Amino acid sequence: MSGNKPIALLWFRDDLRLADHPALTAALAKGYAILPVYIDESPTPQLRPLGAASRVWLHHALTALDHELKQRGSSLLIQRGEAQSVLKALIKATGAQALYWSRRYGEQERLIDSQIKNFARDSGLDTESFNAHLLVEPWQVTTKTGQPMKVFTPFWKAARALGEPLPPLPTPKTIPAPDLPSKAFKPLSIAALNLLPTKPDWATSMMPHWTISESGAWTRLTNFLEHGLQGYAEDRNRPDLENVSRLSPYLRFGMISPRQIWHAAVAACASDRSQASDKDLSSFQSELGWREFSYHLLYYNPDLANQNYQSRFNDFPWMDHPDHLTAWQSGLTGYPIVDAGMRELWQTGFMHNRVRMITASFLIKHLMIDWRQGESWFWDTLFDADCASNPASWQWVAGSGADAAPYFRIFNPILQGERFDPKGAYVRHYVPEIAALPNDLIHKPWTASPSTLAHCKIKLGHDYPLPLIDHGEGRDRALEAFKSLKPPA
DNA sequence: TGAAATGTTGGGGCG
DNA sequence: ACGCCCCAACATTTC
Repeated sequence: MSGNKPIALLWFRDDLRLADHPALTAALAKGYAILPVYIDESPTPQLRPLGAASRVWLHHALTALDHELKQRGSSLLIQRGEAQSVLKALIKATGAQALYWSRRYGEQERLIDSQIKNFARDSGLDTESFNAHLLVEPWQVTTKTGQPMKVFTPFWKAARALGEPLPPLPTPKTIPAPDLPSKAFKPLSIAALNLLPTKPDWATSMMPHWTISESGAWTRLTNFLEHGLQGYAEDRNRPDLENVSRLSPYLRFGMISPRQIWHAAVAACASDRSQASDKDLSSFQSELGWREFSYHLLYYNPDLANQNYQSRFNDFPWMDHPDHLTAWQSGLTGYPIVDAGMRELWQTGFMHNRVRMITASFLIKHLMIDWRQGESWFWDTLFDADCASNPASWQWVAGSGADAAPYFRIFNPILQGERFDPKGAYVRHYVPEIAALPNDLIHKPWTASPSTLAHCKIKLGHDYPLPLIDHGEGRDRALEAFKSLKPPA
């Protein structure tokens, strides 16, 4: 306990780590005792509710953060309610003199934060916000005329021209806790937030794939840099290999920072033992760049998850076909690479990026279902469901986004499968009912001869569905519909 | 961070 | 030997 120290509330949000935490570091440097608090803001109606997968991740991330805090003489206070009233009550109850947090970039979140900053400053509190989430703030990059950037490549070039990201801050060794009367406030347990599913408990089977803690993020990062970075430029597209970092859920919840990743990757590439090329490094860095670009887009287009970035898509004739949507969600479209991806998502809370593009393209172009339906499903089921990356990427595939894929770029799910899962290992893992098919048929089982199917003991339409829609027909239909759009402004 | 249709080229088979 | 055709292989254009 630190009885004489003034108290700083450290409001944790999407920054559930202790290393490279500018707000925490600054509060400690000023000599505050720290009261770390997490507020479940679900009673705030204007905020988008977390998806089911995100809630599960959050449960474990809060548990891990609390554990790390306890090892340093502190602990996480859990509260629920509207952030402003919760914080007001806490300040009154504790006599806190400071309020620190890391910035967030959603419109409603920024509105809430700025109101809180105003009241806190009016109340004489030392109130500061910090960048813990991004390499560059969205407003740091503009065109020559001061406009938001609309194209990735110049955005990323301008962002990089701002200089190397700041070096990460160390983890504090100790975090002094305030000396407070035990009845100063009413803490909630993490369990009381009811973040975990009960019936059915679909989350348990996902857990073996993840270690949800700050050290778990670092284990994954170092493992990736050791084994996955070499060849990343090419092999990041291969869902059958292990060349992607899978850090996105940790980034989403701030269990690791992009600065930490950046500098660790640069250092790994420079080490004597590394076989990774400059191209591997820069292509990994540019994936971080797409995340930055997404936040830039979100910042200047707050309703990115609902409104077409290009309004010419507003009258697009999307199809309302619940059965098709359900088949897509369930991994029962009849296209193995699509179904494998949707099942990877359902089983692990994650999907390989190449396969995200293929499955999204299939929903949007072949089934002609509104990209928002897909965005919602990913929001609900991805551990890394991100307020910026998720809608920005869906709009990119739909062609309605900034710097988007042109409408005529329609993925052929057969060719994509054959190109990026050439031996069918990924498909066989997630679509075991067709695993017996030979490599040259694994991505197009409906072309197998009756004798082959019999030999493999597969009854199409029974053990595994026939294609929901013929690729050629779907392609032609999509081209026709997309052609009716006005050309880009 | 596409795919398919169309165009071009050049080697080999053949009369 | 020569021209012709076929068709991969590659390049270009179109959607």
